[in-house]
Amino acid sequence: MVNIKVVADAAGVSTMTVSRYFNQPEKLAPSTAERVRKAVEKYNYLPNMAANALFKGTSKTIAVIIGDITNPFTTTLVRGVEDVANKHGYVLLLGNTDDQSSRERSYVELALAKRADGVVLSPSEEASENIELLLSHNMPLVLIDRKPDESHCDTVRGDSYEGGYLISKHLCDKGYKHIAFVGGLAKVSSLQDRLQGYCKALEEAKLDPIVRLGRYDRASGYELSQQLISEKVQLDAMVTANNHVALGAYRALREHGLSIPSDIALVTFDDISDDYAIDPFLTSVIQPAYEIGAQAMKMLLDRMHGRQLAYRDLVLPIKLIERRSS
Amino acid sequence: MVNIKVVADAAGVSTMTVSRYFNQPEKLAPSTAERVRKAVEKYNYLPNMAANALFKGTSKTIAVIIGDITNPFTTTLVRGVEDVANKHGYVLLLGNTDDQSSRERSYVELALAKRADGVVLSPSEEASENIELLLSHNMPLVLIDRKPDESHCDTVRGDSYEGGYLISKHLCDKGYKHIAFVGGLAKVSSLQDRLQGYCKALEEAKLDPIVRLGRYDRASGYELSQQLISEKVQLDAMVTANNHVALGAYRALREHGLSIPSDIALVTFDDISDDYAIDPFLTSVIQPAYEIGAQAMKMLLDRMHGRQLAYRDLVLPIKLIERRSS
DNA sequence: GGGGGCAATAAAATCGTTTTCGTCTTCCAG
DNA sequence: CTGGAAGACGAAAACGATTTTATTGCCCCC
Repeated sequence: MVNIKVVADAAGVSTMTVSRYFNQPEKLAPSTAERVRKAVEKYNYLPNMAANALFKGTSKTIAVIIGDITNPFTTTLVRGVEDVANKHGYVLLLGNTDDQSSRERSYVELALAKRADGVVLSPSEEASENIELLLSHNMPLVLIDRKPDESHCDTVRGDSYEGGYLISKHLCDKGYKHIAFVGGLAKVSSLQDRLQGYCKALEEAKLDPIVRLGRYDRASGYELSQQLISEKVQLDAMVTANNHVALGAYRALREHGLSIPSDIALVTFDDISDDYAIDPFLTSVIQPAYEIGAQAMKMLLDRMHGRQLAYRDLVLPIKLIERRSS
Repeated sequence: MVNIKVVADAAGVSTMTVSRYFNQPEKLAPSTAERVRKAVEKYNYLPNMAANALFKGTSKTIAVIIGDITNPFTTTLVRGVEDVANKHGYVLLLGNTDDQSSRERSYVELALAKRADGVVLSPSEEASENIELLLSHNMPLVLIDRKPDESHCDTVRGDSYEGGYLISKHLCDKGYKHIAFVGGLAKVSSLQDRLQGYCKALEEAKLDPIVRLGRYDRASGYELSQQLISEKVQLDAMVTANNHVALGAYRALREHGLSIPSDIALVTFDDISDDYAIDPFLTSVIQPAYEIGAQAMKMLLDRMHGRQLAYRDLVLPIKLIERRSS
């Protein structure tokens, strides 16, 4: 592989001068710069960033560790992170954890081993050890979407409490009386917040909460709905924890011949099918995914640049979109 | 930052022994290994992969350079790449190009500079220079989704010709007589193949092709449809180049009071709203996105491991899903 | 002609690891 | 008891850059 020495020889200069050409070009005489440029071009030379990272101690890399990039909410968020990171010369190392803390652990270790310059993490249920590990190595860190109780670090997330409240109040206002909350990981802060908002709204309407938690996937939505139906719980509306859960629930309701919204209303969080479906159907709380990502990256840059700030917890506003399912 | 020397001192051994602990643990005496283990644990030591990459010349990284991760088709594909890469100890460096060859160029250079072990690239319209650059550095490369004519490298993609043929034939069989093909980048191989399939089917049915190309986004779908309508072209069916174009077209048709499928049929490629929408509507050709990604990564591993193979062009079967829009 | 400033150089140190090669110990067969 | 092989470990070179230090020309100007 062609290295700096080869280029220097070809240009008839020392390696130093080639190094300067990339790092402080303004310090080179135009004629020398031109000679170097030609040599660089001849070999298509690109400085070895591994060597660079070793010496400079920075890899120009941000590790983004998330649950599942297959979820459109996540994708949009990652895009927000990337656009900001890019603008400042950083690239993204991407890791999907499927919300398993062991996979999360691997990626955290990798971020440390690769000397990433910072980490954007959507923490799994059991993330505290991994977070501690990052912090103990002084790795700049911003959490997104979820905020573990004990965490002493920056956070960016949507206003889950408000979301839970608004969407539940919407149902109450419409006159629904038996409203269940279905799905989601119990230990995750965003879920707890949504649930609290839900409870608050129901309390104000003097209704009894019905809660069935589980996971964030389709299967969970399906199973929990099945259970509710087979237990003959009286129901006229369901709030599901996210878009996947909603799809599972929808299937279960259909299989029991229930139609939406006439027999039962179905509303959810994070259904961004506006972007992908011809005819969006579900009433939903929408989080500003792109904005969350972009803000998280900005916050991370602040922390990376060492400004010794207090830890921030940025809560971005959400939006309720009423559609035909309620 | 704690380095191998610190750990070696703490364990009372040389740096070599610590290095062996990670790389050839079987060669260490159990008692020494245990002493090293304790020292490693004490500092939460992780070997610096930058140094490693420098010496070994491999970064355990695969660069994935794609158009837009916001498209669910892409996401699923990336997931396929990641799962295979992970299993072999590689991680993903992700780059979105928005189909701009300049952005593509930056990421290609980055992959080279970081000494990535391989590249998975979904080439932009003007990718040939970038591809040449990668190949001139002997960077293992697999193209996905699109295959530039001149390309001398491995490729994995869906069977676009067959897709174009099947979906158009479907319309012909249903008795539609005025079928337009709308949207997509003219220079991209997958579009050309789809178009050829479309032409073939229409030829067999003795119908005249109506073709309007553009870009792959929503705006393009909207504009092209507007034009068709305002030019009063006689139409009873539209084939759109991908899911985004379909959404734009749908909006245009709605605005002109046309209903689907009674006034006009609308079918598309890559509508995977099965995963995101409550009630999938569009008849569509589906590509095996996950499989394309996984196979591409496998092919890349083969090439990375130096087996001197002929270049392969893997074309995976597609599926026609009939829904209510035709 | 001497001093100051600029451009560039060579050589050496550094970053953190792996690897090559060699040394030292141990153990066993003869 | 000894010679030699095998096993465990260490010293130093190497990887490819950047940076520092000291030095050399060179030009300009007083």
